[in-house]
Amino acid sequence: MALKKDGATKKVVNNKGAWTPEEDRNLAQYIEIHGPKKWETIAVKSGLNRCGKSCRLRWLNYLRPNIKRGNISVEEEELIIRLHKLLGNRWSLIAGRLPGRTDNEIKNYWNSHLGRKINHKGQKLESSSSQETRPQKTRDISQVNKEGTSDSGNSDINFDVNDFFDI
DNA sequence: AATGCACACAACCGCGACACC
DNA sequence: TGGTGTCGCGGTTGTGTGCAT
Repeated sequence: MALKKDGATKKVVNNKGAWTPEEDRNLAQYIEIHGPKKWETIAVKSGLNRCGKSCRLRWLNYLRPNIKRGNISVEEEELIIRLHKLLGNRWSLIAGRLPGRTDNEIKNYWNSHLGRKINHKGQKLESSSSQETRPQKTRDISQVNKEGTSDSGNSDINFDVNDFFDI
């Protein structure tokens, strides 16, 4: 499981699995100085034995400033459901309407909470908050947050959504 | 107290789109 | 204009944790 054929990962990348705090630090530090561009370069120059893709994912979903993690509010949940009705599985677009949320988080949330809920309860907006069965386990690495905007660059259909939802 | 199951979340993979040369 | 490299997205898998038995 070492050779990848993907364009971005055709080099052998030896490091896989969960990120360590040290790797996070290195990545965040490098991006703070050079900015989040040229992920392949970042991967190499930051000294991480990871592919650019992995670095990008880690940054976007975890290290980026102003990321909100956990505790999805009822309002957010309802918005996700409505947006999903409108857009389907366009997670990045949905995330673009939820400042501080990432597409991966929303996708996970949908798959584990909302999809099930809707399937089981017949398309109803139950808005019973995120903790339907068990308390939310929040891992607290989210305090890297500072400030910024969620700029997923997915503004291409903004007007549609705004018009539709009057956001 | 031990074990198995279900859930939540992080991370990986493959593919298409886009940018640059 | 075509080729190559990079980026971004969505789907899927892996792993840790808590709960039920």
